[in-house]
Amino acid sequence: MDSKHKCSGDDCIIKKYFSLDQCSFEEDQSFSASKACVTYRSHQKIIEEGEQVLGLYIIREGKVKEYKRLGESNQIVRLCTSGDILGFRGVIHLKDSTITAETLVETKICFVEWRFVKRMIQEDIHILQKLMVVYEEQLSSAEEFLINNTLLSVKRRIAEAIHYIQSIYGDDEAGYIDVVLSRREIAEIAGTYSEQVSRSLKVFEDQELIKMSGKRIRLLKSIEVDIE
Amino acid sequence: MDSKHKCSGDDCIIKKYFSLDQCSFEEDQSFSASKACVTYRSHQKIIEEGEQVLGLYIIREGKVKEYKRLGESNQIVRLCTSGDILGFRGVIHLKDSTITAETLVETKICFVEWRFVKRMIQEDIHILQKLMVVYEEQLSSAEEFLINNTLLSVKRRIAEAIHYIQSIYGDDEAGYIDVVLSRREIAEIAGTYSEQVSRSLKVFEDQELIKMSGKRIRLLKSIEVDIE
DNA sequence: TTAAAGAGCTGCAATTTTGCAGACAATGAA
DNA sequence: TTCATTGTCTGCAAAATTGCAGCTCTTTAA
Repeated sequence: MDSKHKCSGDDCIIKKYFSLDQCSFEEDQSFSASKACVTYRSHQKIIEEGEQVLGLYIIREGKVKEYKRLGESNQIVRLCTSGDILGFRGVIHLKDSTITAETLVETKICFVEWRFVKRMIQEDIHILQKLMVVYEEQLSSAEEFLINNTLLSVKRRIAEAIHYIQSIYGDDEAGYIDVVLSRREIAEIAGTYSEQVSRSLKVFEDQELIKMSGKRIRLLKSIEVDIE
Repeated sequence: MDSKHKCSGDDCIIKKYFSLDQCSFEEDQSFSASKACVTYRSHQKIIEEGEQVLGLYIIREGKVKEYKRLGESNQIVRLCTSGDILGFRGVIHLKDSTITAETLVETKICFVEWRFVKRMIQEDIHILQKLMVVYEEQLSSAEEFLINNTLLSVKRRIAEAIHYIQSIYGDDEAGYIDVVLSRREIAEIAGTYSEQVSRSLKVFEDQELIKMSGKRIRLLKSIEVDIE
């Protein structure tokens, strides 16, 4: 944690996130005190699997991966960007986090304690509805991951992973996918090993489907691996 | 669809499900007309992937599998039993179903049209909260599936699948898991092929971890496959 | 009752995936 | 700059998984 500052007024991400015209909590001193915007350095953990989640984390700016651990391996379950809520698995039933959230780059996170989220939910049904939408998206995404990782070959999973990464982070000015992930991290999305990622990316490059520049990947055309 | 009947008064599953003391909709004729309890025969489809979901389906009694299709293969994403809501992926944003729901045995389903669910949600925040909990459970379960299917060996996945099936349907009086699934269906849970299920179940039986009687499986002790 | 169809079991060969090792490149700290 | 560390690429052998085939058993329908 590098720095911490108050966000209030129009700067309040909570206000923006839930599209609140007015925020009755703003005047509330204890609410204001529980709310903070924190800057995390690259590769820092925000939430840890098995630990209590203290409140709602919203990404103001940056990139984060959410993953689950199993023995030596990790499985990335979601890539997050500005505006995404982290580690959220229940306002109704609070429970320990089932995932670890870790920054991929320097990231600014806004935080609100649960007790205020609960109050907000009770006072404004739109907030609950907004959180409901978060679930809907995450559930679809989780099922998408599931079907990819169980029914596709390793090579196709890696192709899907590349498309997924691009769908979240888009391209930079030079046309490369706007994030730097290690081979291992790509493998953790596709549910395989870094060696396989090296091999497959090589094949995709030979087929002129992607272009690589260091760790950067540029998607030249949609990677369609032959349906085996 | 075999038979269709009205459920009202104390018989109303909606009332039970949402723990409503009184149900202001009961007197509403159009609501009453949109609500129905339908009996499906074994192996009938209730919801189809890609098609519009017309309302909320709650299992009054029976057993249902939810799965996704990909080419020739299916991946079961959830086994459902009495009290479970089917195919639910969004009241806020209605969209086409991402899964197929199919009965495993004769099943009684209660149905309510979306427009009434929406009204109920607006009038009673507890209903929305209850639906929120449904999401929380499904999301946890989906991530559990994901990590199993990507990080475990085929044999361990099959062991996990057996435990999962028992956790949903429990045992009958004779101590056998209270559902009959084909090898193919078990494979569709574990993300593999029916041959592997045959082979693995044989191994588990030789190790006296399970006992088989026809298609019935009795779990003798927790199947702990060596962590490879 | 019998025939046909479907489901399950098992062995085998082909294929895919894994896991390891060594070479090389990139990165960061002293 | 140099050394150490970490990450990447590639090849290879071992292991796991798949896909097929042939057989049996069960179920279904005529």
